Amino acid sequence: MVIGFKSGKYLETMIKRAKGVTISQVADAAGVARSSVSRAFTRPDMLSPETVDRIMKVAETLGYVPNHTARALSTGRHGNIGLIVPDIANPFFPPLIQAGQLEADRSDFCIFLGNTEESPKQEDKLVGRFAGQVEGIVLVSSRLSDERIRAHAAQLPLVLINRDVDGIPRVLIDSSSGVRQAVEHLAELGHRKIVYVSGPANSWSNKQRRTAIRSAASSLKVDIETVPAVLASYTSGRNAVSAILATGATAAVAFDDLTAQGVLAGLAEKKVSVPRDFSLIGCDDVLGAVTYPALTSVSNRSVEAGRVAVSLLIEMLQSNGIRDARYVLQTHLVMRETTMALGYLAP
Amino acid sequence: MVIGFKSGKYLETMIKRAKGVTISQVADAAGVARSSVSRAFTRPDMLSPETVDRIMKVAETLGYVPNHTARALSTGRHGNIGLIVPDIANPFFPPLIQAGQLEADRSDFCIFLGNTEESPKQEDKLVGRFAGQVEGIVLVSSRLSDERIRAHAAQLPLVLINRDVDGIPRVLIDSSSGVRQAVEHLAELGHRKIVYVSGPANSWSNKQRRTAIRSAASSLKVDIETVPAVLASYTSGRNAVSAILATGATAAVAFDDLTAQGVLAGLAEKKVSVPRDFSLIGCDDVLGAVTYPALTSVSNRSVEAGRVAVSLLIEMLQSNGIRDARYVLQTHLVMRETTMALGYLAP
DNA sequence: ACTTGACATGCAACCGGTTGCATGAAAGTC
DNA sequence: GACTTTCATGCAACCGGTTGCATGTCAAGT
Repeated sequence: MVIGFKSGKYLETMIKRAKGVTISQVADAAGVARSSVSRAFTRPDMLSPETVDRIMKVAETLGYVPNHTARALSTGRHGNIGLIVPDIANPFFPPLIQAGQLEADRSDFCIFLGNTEESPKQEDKLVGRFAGQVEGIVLVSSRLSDERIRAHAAQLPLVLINRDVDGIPRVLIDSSSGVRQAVEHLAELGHRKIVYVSGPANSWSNKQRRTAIRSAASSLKVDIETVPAVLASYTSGRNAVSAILATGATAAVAFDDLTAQGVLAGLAEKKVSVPRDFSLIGCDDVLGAVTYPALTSVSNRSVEAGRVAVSLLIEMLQSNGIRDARYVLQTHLVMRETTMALGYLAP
Repeated sequence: MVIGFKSGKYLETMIKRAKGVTISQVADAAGVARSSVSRAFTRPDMLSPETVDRIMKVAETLGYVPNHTARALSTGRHGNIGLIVPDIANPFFPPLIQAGQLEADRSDFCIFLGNTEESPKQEDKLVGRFAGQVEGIVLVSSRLSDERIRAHAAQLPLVLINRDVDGIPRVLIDSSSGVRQAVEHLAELGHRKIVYVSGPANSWSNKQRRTAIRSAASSLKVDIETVPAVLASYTSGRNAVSAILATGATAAVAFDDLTAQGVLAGLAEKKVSVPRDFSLIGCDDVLGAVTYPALTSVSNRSVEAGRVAVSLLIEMLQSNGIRDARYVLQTHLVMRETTMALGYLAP
């Protein structure tokens, strides 16, 4: 009996200690009820300052940390939010994720990250898996159908980035404003014929950009020719160079920075000097200034998008309201070193 | 009274429905005890097949989904693992994260992502915040001191990537093999003085690479000089160029590809032609062939590292054992276009 | 026919907090 | 000095599952 008592009791104690101090232990040690300990942490104003003080001291010495899971169970809020992106390896997303996380941090929320590999099925699965453990989800560039998105939104607070579904809070990056500026800029520099190096045919952004370019060009009396790059990638940009030069254009706007970087490399290979002989503008500004010469590009606002989306979600969670917000983020041209006036002669 | 009953009851029902079906509702509907429903989901072999069947059908029609939080509270396991990286925007990490997540997915674990912005303080804070809600953590390129890491490892299962702390399971990408090849390659090309452009001072990889370079150089009778880049970034690489050229070296190995890319741009700016006048090698091979000229680099194995680390962690969690594993992943030189024999004359 | 054991199921305690309500003491009012 | 109000604190139910043990049933063993 004695042996049983000893080993059993000691083991239990040790396991407890390893597993963490509970509210009851603090309560006992401080000579108060469990509820008082709870309140000392959540609503100290309900207790006398001395009691709060004493409890806090005891908690401190015992190394008590409130159990997140238990709290979540009784309150129904666990302070986590999900963030689902199609492809984390695409340089467009990391800054967005980073900004979202920073914003979440400010309100003590943790981020669950999901990567769908561009697959709607995987996206659906992730939302389901997250559903039980997050208070809300931010879907970035969702590949789901409108119906699925609506269905999920009925289950839990949802905010979309770069997806425009009526009635669901969303943050949209409008690249057309920046693209228009790009064309205007080139026109001012004297370029009369411009190539648009297009991206994936089924991309919403590609459509948006192409449309914006055409409309800007026609109002500025600039010639536009489209050269397809098939994929949004360095390689396809590089491969498109011959076709670009064949058009006789003196400048190009590429679907995205990666494509533009490929074009830049292709031009260098063909001894066409940028910006002296040819002007080039990218989109999304994901490369910063890392190319040489530094690439002029259209800003992407992904950082703001991440920040705004998360803060919008948190706001919804805290006010319990389902605001039908629709934030549109304008873009603009970021001038660097790949554009120059036509026919400019170095001194 | 009637009004109170109606509104109260209905509201409650609606809230319940919105909040999710509970195990009790399923139990009532199926005419069994709550425990049976629980077992139908967790240990169906304990119940008769017919009972399981009936419960499952009822659960299905009611749309019952087990509450993750409640389960976590009683079992102590919530099926989440944390993944903490210093800088998600650094292209080295996304593929690693992606691979880790894929691996976690296979065992139905969810990933909590943390970004420390290279700050040990933030890293500490994140580990603390995660601690309550994850079963284990993978720390990638931790900037914490050995003591802090040990302290955290005492609290919960921990796996390290690119950090070598005794007694703590770790996955190491051994860049020294690749770095040695890089130096050998440069030596063969006739370079007698090489600069190492170093990275973050408290980075394990940086130490490892510097050591490997020194040892390779001394055995090959090559001169080594170190120029600090402070941060692993394009900008610091670019800023380091003057110092690099001042050493009189004819080739450089940079801490990582980003730094190398900065150096490349800096050299171009100063009209130093790569590879004709200067040879350059990066590390981590994160840029593929996107620079011009395409950067010769040391392979990184980050995908394997992410996969192995997560699978190791999950294995630890499931077997409850704390294996002192130490996986080392070898690297090799990836030759591209930024190296050339010294004094080579173009035909 | 009676015991034995295997098996299916239910009961109730437990995980670690939160929270509405009750209680009792101190302070304020007339 | 009796009566209300205010405030700090405790009690106990609850969140939604899991799990050790008890109970009941039915078939096999003798």
